[in-house]
Formats: sequence, C-alpha cells, structure tokens
Amino acid sequence: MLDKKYNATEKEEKWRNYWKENKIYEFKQDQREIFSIDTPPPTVNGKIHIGHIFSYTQTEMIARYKRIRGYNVFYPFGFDDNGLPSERLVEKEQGARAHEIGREKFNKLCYETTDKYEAEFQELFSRMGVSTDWDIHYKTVAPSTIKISQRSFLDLVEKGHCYHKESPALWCNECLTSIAQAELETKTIKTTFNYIKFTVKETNEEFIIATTRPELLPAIVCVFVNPNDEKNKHMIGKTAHIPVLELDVPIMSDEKVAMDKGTGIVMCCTFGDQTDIEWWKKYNLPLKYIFTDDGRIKEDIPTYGGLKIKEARKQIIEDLDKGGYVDHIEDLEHEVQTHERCGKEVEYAVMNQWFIDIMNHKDDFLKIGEEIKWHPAYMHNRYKEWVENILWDWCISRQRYFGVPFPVWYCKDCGETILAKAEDLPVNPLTDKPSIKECPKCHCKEFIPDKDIMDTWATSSVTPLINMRYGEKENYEDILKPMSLRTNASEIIRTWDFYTIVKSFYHFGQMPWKNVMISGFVMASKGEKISKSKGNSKVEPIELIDQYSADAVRYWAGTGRLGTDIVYSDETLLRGKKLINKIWNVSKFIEMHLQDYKDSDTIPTEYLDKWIIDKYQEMEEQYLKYLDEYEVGLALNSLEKFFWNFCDNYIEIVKHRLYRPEEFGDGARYSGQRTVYILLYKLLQDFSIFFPYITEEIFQELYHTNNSIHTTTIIPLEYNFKEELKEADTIIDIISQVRGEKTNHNVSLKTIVSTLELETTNSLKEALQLCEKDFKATLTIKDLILKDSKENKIIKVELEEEE
RNA sequence: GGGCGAUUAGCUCAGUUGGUUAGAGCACCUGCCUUACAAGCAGGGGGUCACAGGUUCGAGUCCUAUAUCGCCCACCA
Repeated sequence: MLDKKYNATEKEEKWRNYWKENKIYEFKQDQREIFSIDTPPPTVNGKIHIGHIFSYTQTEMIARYKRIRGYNVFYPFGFDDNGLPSERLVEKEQGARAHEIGREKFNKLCYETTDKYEAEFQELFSRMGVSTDWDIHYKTVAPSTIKISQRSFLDLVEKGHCYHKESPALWCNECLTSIAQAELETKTIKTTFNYIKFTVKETNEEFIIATTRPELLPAIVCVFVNPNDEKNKHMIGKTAHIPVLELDVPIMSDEKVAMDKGTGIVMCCTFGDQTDIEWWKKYNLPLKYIFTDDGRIKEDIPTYGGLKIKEARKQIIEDLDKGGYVDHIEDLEHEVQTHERCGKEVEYAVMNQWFIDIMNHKDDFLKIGEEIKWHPAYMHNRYKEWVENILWDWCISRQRYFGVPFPVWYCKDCGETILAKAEDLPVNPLTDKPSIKECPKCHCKEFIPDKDIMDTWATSSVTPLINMRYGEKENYEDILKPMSLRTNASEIIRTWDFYTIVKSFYHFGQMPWKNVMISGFVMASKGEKISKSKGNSKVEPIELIDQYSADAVRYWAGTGRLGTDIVYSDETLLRGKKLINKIWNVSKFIEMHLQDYKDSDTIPTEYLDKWIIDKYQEMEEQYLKYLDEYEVGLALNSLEKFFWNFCDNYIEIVKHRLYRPEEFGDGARYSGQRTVYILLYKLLQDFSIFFPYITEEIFQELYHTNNSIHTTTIIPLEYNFKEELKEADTIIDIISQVRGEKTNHNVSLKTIVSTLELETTNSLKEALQLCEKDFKATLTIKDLILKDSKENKIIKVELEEEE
C-alpha cells in the first residue's frame, strides 16, 4: 500500500539507486529506432546554477518522452573541462597565475579541480533525475577526447580546410591568448573623443582627426579620406604630418570612410580595428605593431616604450596638448570589444596561428542551417544572421596551457610543418617526438613543438564526433550520422551550433543533427538576467531539491514555452509540489478501490466513464503533438489541466459507485474501476517524463510490477465514444451550477438537494437517464424532476435544511 | 544602429491557422472538517490584453509606427 504521506527525499533516493543498479537508462543497441541527443557539456567553472537546471531538465524530458514512445534513446552526458574556464577556476582557487605555477603542476591542478567539480555536477544532475547513461559520459580533456579532437584537426588539415598562417588575430592581453570573433562581448565604456591637429606637409594646411585611441599614433601607417568628400578630397595624394611623433604618412582615399563621423578623416593604424586590417590587406600597407603581448607599448618606441596602453594614452594627450595640437576633447560613451572570459578590451596581434576556413563555405553552412529543423523555428534567423555577417576565418590557436594540444611540430631550420601520424594520437608535441627522424625538406633533425592549445569551441564542436567515437574501431558512426537532436540556449547558436555544423560539413558533408531545440533563459526578475557577475541567482539548486523535491523543481523547469525566458518563482515550485501531492492522494484513493480489481479488456459501460475517457483522449492528442514539437511546457499544461478535471469532477462522481456496489451494482462499479485503472496508468506514464520519481513509486506499487515505468511504452487509447457524449458537457455544467448553489447558501456540499427541477431537451433527458444514479449521488439529490422543453434550464434547486 | 523575441489580473504564466462573455496558479475575499487530499473542496472580486493607428462583419491574435525589456550583432574616424 502507498504511504499516507509521500516522503520525497526518501523515495527519490530509493529510486535513484534502483535506476542505477538496474541500469534502466543503459544504452544498448537493439531493434528499436534510435533517438540520439547531443546535449551541452556544461563548462566546469564552479557552480551549477538554476539556469542550467532549467535547460538541462527540458532536454531530459525529451529524452524520457522519446524513450516512453518506444525509441532507443542515446543520451550521453559530457563535461567541458577544457581550456580557459578551467584555468581561470584553478587560478582563482590557487590565488596565482598559470605561468607562476608552472605548466606541469598547473595542468595537474586543472585535472584535479575539474574532477572534483564534475563529481559534484554528476551528483546534482543525478538527483534531478537526469536519465543519461553515465557509462558513456565524456570529458573534453580526457585522452580519448583529445584523440578525437586531434583526429578531427588532422582530417581538416588534410582536406585543406585548416591552415597555418601569420595573420592579425584578436588578442587578449589579460589572458595572454588570441581569441575568436565569437568570444567577443561588447561593453559600454566612458572615454574621450580627442580632436587632434595634423598638418598636410606639402601645404602646411591644418586638419583634424578625432580619435578615441591617441596611443595608436606611433602605429599610424596612413590617413584616409572619402574620395567623394568635397571638403577634404584635395588632400588625397599628399602627406600627413603627425605632431609630437614627427611622422609622415601618405593621405589616401577609400569609399569606406564615413564623411559624417568625426571630421571625416581617419587614421589607419596597425591595428586599431577591423577596418584597419582590411585596409592593411587591401592597400598592402606597412606593418607597425607597437604593443607587447601583455598590453604595453614596445620598448623600441621612443618616449612611450614600456608604458601600459592606458598610461600611454594619457601621456600622448598631455604631450599633444603641450604642443597645442589638441583642438578639443569630448566625453564619449561608446561600445568596445572585450574578451567575454575576462572583460578586458581586446587588441590585435600578428602571429602564426591555425585557422579553419569559414569564409569559403558560408553558403554551405547556410544551406545546412536551412535543412535543420529549429525549435522554435525563428531561432534559425539567429544562426542565419550570424553566418551571413561573419568576417573572419576561425582562429583556433590559443596560447594557453590546459586543453587539447596541436599534434604538430615545426622544422627548426626551414619551418616546415610536421603533422603527427593518425596512429600515434593522442599526441602532446611538448613531450612526444614526431615519428619521422628528419625534415623531409631540409633534412634538419630538430623540431620545435607547437606550444598552443586549441580553442575550447574547437573541442566542443566535436561532441557529435566524441559521441560516435569518430575514427575508432568500435564506433557508432553509422547510427549517429546525423544525430537526432541538439539542445542549447540561444546565446551559443553562433558558437557551439555554428562550429559543430562547420566540422560536420567538413568531415561528412552533412548536418550534424536533424533538430535543434533552443531553450530560454532564467531571469532573476522581469528584465534582469541571472548572471554570475551580478550574483543575483538567489537560489541554489540543491537547496530547492531539499525543500521542494526534485520532481517539483522539474515542474518549474518544465513550464513555459520553448525559447522563452522565464523568471524564477517560488509560486511555480509550490504549484508543482501541490500537483505532485494531488497525484499521490488520488493514487491512494484509486489503490483503495482496486484491491479486488481483476484486469480484463472490457470496455467501460457507464456514460460518465466514457466521458472522462473521451476527455483524456482529447488531451492525449494534444500532449503528444506538443512533445513531438519539443514543447515540454505546453504538454505539461494540457496534462495538468486534464488531471485536475479528472480529480475534481470525475473522481467525485465515480466515488459513490466505487464505495457502494450494493446500491449501484457490481457492473457499474467494475466499469468505474476499469476506468480509473486505465486512466491512472496512462496519467502516470504521461507524468513520468516530468516526475520520474513519484510516478515510479506509484506505478510499481499499484500495478504490482517490478518493471520500471520508464521502460514502458505509451500506446494511445483507441476508444471511440464521442458520438454518445454530445450532452456530457452540459451535465457536468449542471453539476457545477448546483454545487455553486450549495456554496452560495453557505452550506456543505453534502447537503441534500430535496428537489432539483430541470427543463431539458429530449437529448439531454436521454443522456441524464443514462447516468441518473451517478448524477443524483454526486449532488445528493432526493427528487429529480425533468420537464420537456426546447432549451436546457435549471428551474429549481431546493436544499434540505441542516439540523 | 541592425536582427530576433517579449510586453495579457497585484505576482508567475497559458491563450497554435482571427470567431461567443480573455484563462490558470499564487495572493486577496466568502463558505465548506465532504469515508484520497485543509498542501484540500466549492464559489467570488480583480484585466482599455504596453501604447497609437490600420485591415476586417469581427483583432490579445494580422499589418504599420512608438515605448520598455531580453538575447545576438554592428559601431573604437
């Protein structure tokens, strides 16, 4: 028998262990069709917050849904412990920078720290009831993963989609690494717009250039004006003289110069921004690179060498001002590109790096974007817009320590690139040697290892390859090309989704997955996103589970529409808790009345039994439709609505029959038993994707089975009662109105109705005769008088006086 | 500045091809200890559907403009 009260903490632990011991979620290949899910490996950088719980749980519900619809679900979990986030975590915990700790010791600390957090993550996700097969989980820095990342890299190099080149790259002088366009974050800062006086050397004419970055004056390589600029075009072809630094540079023209910005005259430096790089390439301008890697002016620059960038800015302004070269200074608020990991403004550096070709295949990436089904559909626009506007190839070199190394050496003499052999992977060029003894070009016997590691996304973008064990002897390549579903939030469409598509296209010429499901964000309150920097995530997932139960937290995570932000709310959790409690109580009630129930395939005979079954079938159709569209929240909404109707209306009706067979007859009672037996079974299955714990407890107890509910399959009901039920809703409405009458008279609902007089149509009269006993018992009616009419109407409700 | 989305009751949210009187939970008010459940049951009050126009017999729903919020991008002259 079910306990009087449901103890969530105890039962959830019990079933978690049961699922684990009985390998309920184990992936084994069999006859069933496979549904595979590529779920985001969470970044191991400290804490799982409520936002993770929200999106992972929604994905998890889809896994459960597909499983209970009869699919063989392939749902592995991963941890992204690779790269900068892990390094930052270790640096924070150690209170020291990576280079101070030393490469070897630092890497060891990274492994230890990420292991520690991953164990915590796994515990938390397990408690949430995540039905992944933990035996196939992966880490992005495990040797097996490194092997696959390196194999992917070598394949791309071989196919000519990945190249090594000296090129300007975005550089973070805080993290001391190059970064990708996708890692940028814009920030609004206050700065000054400095109007500086230059002169035309040939004519001594004065002109003004406005700049926010005067420290770049030593890096100036030319000055541009628009060829259509009537005011300034006479200067084209002459020479500009830069004050204080006493440099001369040519004045050139380019259409891209905006005549209405600043003074319409632009200085081109190597490099201040992207346009500088474009012009540098387009006009073959000289390179004057003036910054050091750690954000200072190079020593060989006179006067300003050694200063930090911002110090130099101040100093140059002072010096210009002294010479009378500053026309005026305006305050300005503008947006700058910063590195999303540390928030510092980025610079450009010129160095040898590995790039993956993006620009030559944009059309292919767009085409794949069209082929994939996005849920919700409008999320496709995000992808499309990003791909259309991307300007650079993808730089995957990072000058960091913890991550996937490039399986590459360079010949010491001629610089020839030596790639590792596929069979030698995984390779660490710092400790391993190339398989060849000498350079095939110059016969030099010394090699320099590539010290860089790969961009985090270079590794994350191979999650489908990790899942299919790409290139391994035993693999799932045939069943996971493509995978069924990728899930993530909208902010990483441009990184994770895009780069995964890039890789899949280059390796296999096809989409990595058929569907993408995009979840919304969790807001702290309306219009305020939860973010680590704000520290406004008021609630800890583990505390919520303790307080409300995992099933209730899942209820919260399962509400709302796909792709739509939701606000964290205690009320929603409480609502979930009440719903769960109601499921428990009604199950207890049903259990009580099924003690003597013998199963059969009889069709329920009673009118109102047919009514509730029909209502269920209507709901089930919706429920399945929503879940087929990945709309978890809408499915839950329909289910919940039906369930309360089932409890508050149907159970109130059927209870009399169940309690008093002597009055209603065994046949009528059996029809009721059969109805609740069928519907509770169905409801438990439907609820099981949201509430895996309590449904398991009730299912195994009530249906006397040792099988998990999570291994059953939903088979839609195929009764067809609709034609018989035309007046059923009217009857339920009358019941509701008569109850209302009782309440309005401030009496208990069990108060006897001495007379109920109704005007009825023939059709309602017939229907009422079919369920007369139920109807009278539900409302405790002594005398029911029906009068023929063309309309249905309540004429009189007479209540018996209470003692 | 551009793209996408949101704006519905005091709060959190539904409202899927335009169609009676706009729904739910929480909160509030009134009853009811009813042989599953008081964490419940039956009722009630509360909404110019952000704002302004338009299309239509009919608009929360479609179109245009505005405002606010969120995500993404552009903007260092």
